[in-house]
Amino acid sequence: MALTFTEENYLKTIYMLLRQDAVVSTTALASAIGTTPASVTDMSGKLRDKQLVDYEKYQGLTLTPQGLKAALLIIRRHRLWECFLVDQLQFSWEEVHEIAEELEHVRSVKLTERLSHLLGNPRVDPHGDPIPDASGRIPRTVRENLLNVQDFKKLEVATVTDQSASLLKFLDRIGIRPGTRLDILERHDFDHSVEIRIRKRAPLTLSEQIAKHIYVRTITKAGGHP
Amino acid sequence: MALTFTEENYLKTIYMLLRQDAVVSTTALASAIGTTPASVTDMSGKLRDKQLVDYEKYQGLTLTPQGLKAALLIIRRHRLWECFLVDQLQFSWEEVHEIAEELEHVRSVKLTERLSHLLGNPRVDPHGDPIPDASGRIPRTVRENLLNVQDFKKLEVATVTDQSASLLKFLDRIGIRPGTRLDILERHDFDHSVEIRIRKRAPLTLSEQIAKHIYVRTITKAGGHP
DNA sequence: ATAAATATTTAGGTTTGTCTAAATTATAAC
DNA sequence: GTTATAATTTAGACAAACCTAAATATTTAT
Ligand SMILES: [Mn+2]
Ligand SMILES: [Mn+2]
Ligand SMILES: [Mn+2]
Ligand SMILES: [Mn+2]
Repeated sequence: MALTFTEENYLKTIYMLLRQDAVVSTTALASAIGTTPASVTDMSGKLRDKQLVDYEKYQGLTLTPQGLKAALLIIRRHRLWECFLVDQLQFSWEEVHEIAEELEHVRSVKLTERLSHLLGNPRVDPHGDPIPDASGRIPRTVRENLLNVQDFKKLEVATVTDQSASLLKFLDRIGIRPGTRLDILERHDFDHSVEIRIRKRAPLTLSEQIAKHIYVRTITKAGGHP
Repeated sequence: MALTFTEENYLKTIYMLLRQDAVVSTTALASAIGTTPASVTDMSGKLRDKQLVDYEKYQGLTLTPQGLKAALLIIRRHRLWECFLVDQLQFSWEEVHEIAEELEHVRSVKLTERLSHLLGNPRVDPHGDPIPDASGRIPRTVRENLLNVQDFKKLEVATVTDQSASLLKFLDRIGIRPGTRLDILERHDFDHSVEIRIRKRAPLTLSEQIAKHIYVRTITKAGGHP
């Protein structure tokens, strides 16, 4: 049964929210999609009928195996198109999310796989997010939030999880993008800000609101993207 | 006022049909879109309210200047994506129409113009159809139907106007695509078939049903695409 | 444990684009 | 010129996706 545009957006969003919590609430989903809780309740029933989500009244949503696979294939297309826009069309990383939101809905396996091949079968998108493979498998990545990571030295930016153009543009200007190496100098308890140093440059202070969107890994071998 | 997916398809189809006739009838449009005359009547009113078409009850449709420009920009995107699929992703010409039908609806001027640049600002798509420029201008091309063309010698295939995969595949196999040079050997009155020769190869007979989709130009200078 | 606050669902309605069936207008045939 | 045929429009209905307002359930606070 073919999915509609809207159903695809619901599945993708549910997947995103499930990375934070075990189940997704009606309200959280409504606010993420930009609709009302009442509409979400409506759609939840439809997605359950199509066996894409598990949903019981007042119990929130999770993805079924089918729903999960569908979500991962949408995300695969989204992230491949983001790579295409940056690598082939010289877009900057803050511009690509919006356009990829539309391109991701073009469902052609042949197109997706040839696009992947053209790009050299990339493993991560321009924001450092992993790209699921053609059957929807995604590597479980070890990355920790800049606010919580235990190690302070030899860190590398893995992912930036916010897609707003303004934040991405700001981070770009101060030199933070996937692959950037940095050390934590200090954490301040009073406002949870983080002081960091990128290579030999002057120290920078990142507010909690910014730092919470930055995920890092500790550099083990040669570094670079997974 | 942003156009919906459906409105874009209507405008594009109206443009296509207007190449044949001065006005488009409700029935012709319905059959081209794959819907009912009743639905077309409905949509015609909406498009008129948006000043995209001229439409009076029982009088058929034409495009307004605004509608024409919108149609040409959709066609620009369609044909550029077809080029991309063939040139960059090694699709064959009979596969690309269907996928381009979806990609054409992604409306981003920046995307369209960068895509065009990536492809070397092509003037024609893989089927030989001209690509409108960024402001919707399209060169008026001199091409005549294989069934009517006066000259018999030194012809070159300009365009193949059918998009069905089966016909395109067949033409590909017998060596007919935009740029192919051929001569007409004879026209048969009894069934309107056309006997042609491609370069030094054995003569071929094309039925009226096939020939009517083939447009040619007479080779003046060095040939090649316009 | 009860009350207050919050989350969720239900009910009823709107818009977009579609359909079928019936009514009307236009065109073709005699 | 009337009649038959074909094209087109109107009327009424439906599914998808959304909304607001009201009702109900759950959670939190006292
Ligand atoms: Mn994105
Ligand atoms: Mn991304
Ligand atoms: Mn096409
Ligand atoms: Mn084409």
